[in-house]
Amino acid sequence: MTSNESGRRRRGPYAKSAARREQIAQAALQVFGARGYRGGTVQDVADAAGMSQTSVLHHYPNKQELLIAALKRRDAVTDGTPGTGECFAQSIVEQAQFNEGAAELIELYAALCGESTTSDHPARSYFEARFERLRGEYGAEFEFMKSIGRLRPGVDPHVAGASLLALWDGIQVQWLLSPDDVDMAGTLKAYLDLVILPES
Amino acid sequence: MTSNESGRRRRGPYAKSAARREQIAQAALQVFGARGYRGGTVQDVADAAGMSQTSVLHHYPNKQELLIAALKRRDAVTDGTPGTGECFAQSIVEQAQFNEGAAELIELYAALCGESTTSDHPARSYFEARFERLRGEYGAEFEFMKSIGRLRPGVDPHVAGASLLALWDGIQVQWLLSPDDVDMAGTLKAYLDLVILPES
DNA sequence: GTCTATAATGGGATAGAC
DNA sequence: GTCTATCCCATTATAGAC
Repeated sequence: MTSNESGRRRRGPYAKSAARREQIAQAALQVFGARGYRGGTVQDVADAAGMSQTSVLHHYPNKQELLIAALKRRDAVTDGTPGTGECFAQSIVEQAQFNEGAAELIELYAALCGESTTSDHPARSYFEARFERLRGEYGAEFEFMKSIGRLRPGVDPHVAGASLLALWDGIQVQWLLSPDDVDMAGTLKAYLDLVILPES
Repeated sequence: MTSNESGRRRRGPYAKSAARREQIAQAALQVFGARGYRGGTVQDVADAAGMSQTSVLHHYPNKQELLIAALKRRDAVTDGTPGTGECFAQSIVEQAQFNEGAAELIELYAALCGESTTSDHPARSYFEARFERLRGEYGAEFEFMKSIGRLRPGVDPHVAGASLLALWDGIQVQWLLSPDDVDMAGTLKAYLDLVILPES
C-alpha cells in the first residue's frame, strides 16, 4: 500500500520511519475522529501512537500535516475495499455496510466534514473537491442509468447524484448519534430502489 | 419573543439586561457558525457584540451557556417563520427557501452538527434529541400520507422520515461549500415529489 | 530518532475598581 | 454593568542533549 512496499522490501533506515509514519497516521485518524481537528491535540495523537509529542512532530512538521495524513489514510482504507461489486447501486450499499464495521472512518468523516464548513479550516478544500468530484461521478452514473432506461421517469440524474451524496453524509451523522435507531445501508438502498428501476 | 415582552413593557433594570443577552446570543450564533464551537472564542463573541470579553461572561456564566443561547436563538428564528403553509411537503420546501436567505443559521447548524459527534461536545444531546424528535415527526407525517394513499407504494414511512432529515442536513453542507452548484430547496422538493404521490 | 525542557502563544475564567 | 488586570492552564512548536 505504501510506496516502500513496491519492489523488494526496504531494509535501510527509512523502512522503520515509514512504518512509524503509518502508525502515526492511524493514531491521527482515530484522534481527530473522536475529538475533531480543533478538539484533538498532538499530544492525544502521540498517546494513541505510543510515543512522545515531539516524536510525532519529528515525523510530521505540524498538526495540519497530521490531518492530511489522517484523511489520506481514510481514503486508502475505503478505496482498497468492496465497492467494485456488480452494479453501481450494489457497490454503494456494500461500501456502506463495510463502513458500518469501521466506525472510526465514519467518525473522522462526519466530524471533519462539519468542521470544514468553518473559516480557515485545513480540510475545507479536501471536502470541496470531494463533493464536486462525487457529484460528478454519481451524476454520470445516473445519467448512464437514464440512457438505458433504468432511471425512474422524471428524475434528474444530477439531482439524484447530489441527493445520494447528501443522504449518505446525513445518515452517517444520525447513525453516529443513535446507532440503534438508524440503518445506514438500508436507508441508502431504499433511495436507490426508489430512483433506479428494476431490470425489465 | 422574550418573556419580558409579555404584559407591559419592562422598565426596570432588567429590560436593558435582557436586550443585552439577546444581542450576545445573536453574536454567539454568528461566531459559532463561522468558526465552530471549539474554533470560536468568547473574545470573538464579545467583538461581534461590541463589548468586552468580561461583559459577555457577566451575562452568561461560561462558554457553554453561550452555545446553548445560540442554539435556542436559532430555534426561535426558524420556528417563528414559514413552514405552516398548506401541506407538509410545501412547508418543508418553504422552510428550506427561507433558510437559504439566512445563511448564518445554516452555518451554525452544519458546523455544530458535525462537531457534536465528537466526545464531550456540549451540543451532542441537543442534536441527539433533535434527530429523534424529527425522525418521529416526519415519520408520522409520512405514515399519514400512506394512510390516505398518497405515499408511493413500497416506501417505508419511517425510512422516508429519516431520509428526508438526512438529505436536508447533507445538502446544507454541500450548499455551504459550493452554493452555486447546489439547489437546496430543489433537491428536497425532488425527493418529496418522488415519495409523495400527486393528489388523485 | 527519541526524548526532556522550554519557549511562545492564546483562551477561559475570576477579582475588584469604577 | 462594564471595564482592566491578571491568573492559570492547555497547546503548538522549537532547541538541543543523548
